[in-house]
Amino acid sequence: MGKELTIVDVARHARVSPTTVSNFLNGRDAEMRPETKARVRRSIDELGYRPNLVARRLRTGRASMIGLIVPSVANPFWGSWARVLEAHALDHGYQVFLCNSERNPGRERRYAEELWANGVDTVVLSTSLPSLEHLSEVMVSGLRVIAFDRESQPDDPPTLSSVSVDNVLGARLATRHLIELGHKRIGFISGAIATVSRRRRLAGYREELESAHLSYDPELVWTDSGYGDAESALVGNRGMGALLRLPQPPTAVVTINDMYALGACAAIRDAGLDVPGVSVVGFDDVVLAKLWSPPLTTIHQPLDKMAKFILDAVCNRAQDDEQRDKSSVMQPHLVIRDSTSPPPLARTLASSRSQDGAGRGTDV
Amino acid sequence: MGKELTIVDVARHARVSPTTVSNFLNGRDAEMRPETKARVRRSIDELGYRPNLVARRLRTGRASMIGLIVPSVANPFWGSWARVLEAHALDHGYQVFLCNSERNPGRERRYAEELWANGVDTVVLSTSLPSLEHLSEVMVSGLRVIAFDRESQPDDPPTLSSVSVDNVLGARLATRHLIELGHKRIGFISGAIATVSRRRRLAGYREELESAHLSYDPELVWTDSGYGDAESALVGNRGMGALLRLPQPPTAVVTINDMYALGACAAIRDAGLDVPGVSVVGFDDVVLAKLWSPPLTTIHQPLDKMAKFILDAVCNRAQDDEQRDKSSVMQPHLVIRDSTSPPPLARTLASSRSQDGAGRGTDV
DNA sequence: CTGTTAGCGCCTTCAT
DNA sequence: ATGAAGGCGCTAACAG
Repeated sequence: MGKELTIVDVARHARVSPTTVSNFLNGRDAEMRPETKARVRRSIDELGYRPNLVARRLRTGRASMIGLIVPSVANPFWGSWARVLEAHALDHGYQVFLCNSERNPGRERRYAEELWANGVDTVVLSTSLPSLEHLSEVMVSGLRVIAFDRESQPDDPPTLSSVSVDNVLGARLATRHLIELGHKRIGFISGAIATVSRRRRLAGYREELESAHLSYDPELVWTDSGYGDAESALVGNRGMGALLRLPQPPTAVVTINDMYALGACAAIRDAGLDVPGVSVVGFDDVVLAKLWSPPLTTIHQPLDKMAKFILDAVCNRAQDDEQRDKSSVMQPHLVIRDSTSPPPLARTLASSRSQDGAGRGTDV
Repeated sequence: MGKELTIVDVARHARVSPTTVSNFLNGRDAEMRPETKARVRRSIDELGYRPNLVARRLRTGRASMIGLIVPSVANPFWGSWARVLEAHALDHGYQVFLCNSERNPGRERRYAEELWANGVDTVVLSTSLPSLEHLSEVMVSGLRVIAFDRESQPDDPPTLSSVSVDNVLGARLATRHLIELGHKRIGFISGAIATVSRRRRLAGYREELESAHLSYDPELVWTDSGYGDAESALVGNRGMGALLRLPQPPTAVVTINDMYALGACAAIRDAGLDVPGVSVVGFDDVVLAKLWSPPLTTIHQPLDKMAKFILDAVCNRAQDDEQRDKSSVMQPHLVIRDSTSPPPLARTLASSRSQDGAGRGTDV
């Protein structure tokens, strides 16, 4: 590992001064004699020189890296999000530093500080926690945080930006779809309602129910105690199992994300029923959703657009730091696939008209 | 963002010299007067000082970070692997820098160089590509690479270490299980056989078949042209579809990884059959495997043990650089779940005795 | 036991 | 159009 090459070696080789090499490296080559320029270039790749980014960073202050904190890349949704953001970042000359926090404030804080200490000056925080207290210290130091999947809150620090889908709308779309199909008893499955986005999804579900004059029945809302990021499918599975064991089980269910939905599907089959005999709608539209059988109806998040927004923000930083649209809420949309269908007629009748034992009725 | 604090500020505040602070920070506090030590400590957290890691890195050479290159975290297996390695790394005071290469040598190279330029001196390469040519330059510079999921090859550079499961064995276990259940026509599904591990898995499948005196039928081996890392399930789906359309379709199938297996399951259902009516065995044992319905029989990889091996290697670097066991191949094991069962009797008879149109036979 | 000193590799005024 | 000099924040000899 014989001694890294430095800018001085290149300079010597090219018979110029270090400054010239530096100028060349940093695009300050407008008024440079073409011949010199060529010589420098040649020396650089003849020697196989690569600038030491650490030194550069120390000198110039901060790095061209952005941090990304997610709950857990073991969950395909976060994995995809990481991929998308990385792709955009690379296009803009940024690297992304990926961290898994399990939504643990302590770890988030540790990561944020580590990132900051490493010269990373902006981090995309994707854990949706309502409070950002634990990061306030690093934020006043200068770390810029952009929240993902966390609609901005009344008392957020002014330096915080955010990108998110309209979660209320998403949940409403999901619920409405089920209502329009004729479902009356619609369940809701989630892990701990302890993030901004989950709260809002639950709110959307409830609002839509009420605006359709269906009563909101807490019994139909199954909620776990943990976040269940790594094993969401398992949690969804348990939740659906519980809902199915109710005296009057739901005929359809909205879940907080696709992995929960997949777990729910499995529970339905395990109970001897089938999907869409019991309808399921997910949230996120992960790749697996369309490959599932039956393919999962879900709410799509425009990850690509969101990543683009973030990179715009990262790049146009210095110029108009003042009130540019720092936050953005995007439109999710419903993707209808085969995991949803009208409720079985018999059951619909049975639950709408109280007494109707033999009501197998006409098959429309 | 008022000017970062430096070691000098702390020194002034504690009325000691910068060196003392540095000594304290780096554990050279054995022979330090307790009183001084306490004063330094107090100043540090009173001021909220955090050392600038970039400067430290420039000074000391390299960083306490390890790079991890995987095909794509959008694939749950790689996501889990990243999580596991990160957890171990954190325990040892290392951060993990995660990169997605799509198994593209160009990107791998770019990442490796970037990592190296950033002071990262060891990278865990998880892309299994047979050739490491594209990294040879950075490797002679001093970058240490540890291959994951890539059993060491005859002409590997001597500085390369590796950890992997015994892929031949894994595939043999999978195939043998199916053979023992009574299957005679066993398919094999994979993306491009262009990685070391895939080659070996295919070899294992073939060996086991032959050692059971079942002929190896190329028609039953379905192989895609791409790697299909991000959408493996889709590829597996196509593959199984094709196999099922054969004049004499297989009654069971071994797949290169769990996502392919899940896709295959979907294809089986779409064809109006069911699992384990047609048996499927995967590879990797991702979380989803046990949540699937039916739960997937698969080959488990001991990720935890592998991560531990890597961190041992990373930590015990300097001391015995000479011939320590630099490479390790671990034992995978078969996890039997419900996606495999004996072949339907009728079909078995039909395919073993040539003529037997009406052989619906006794139902055991 | 603690302080002084000299860089790590690069960028950036300021001269030339 | 190019060069010389100083310093980013930290560590590690080496003195005292």
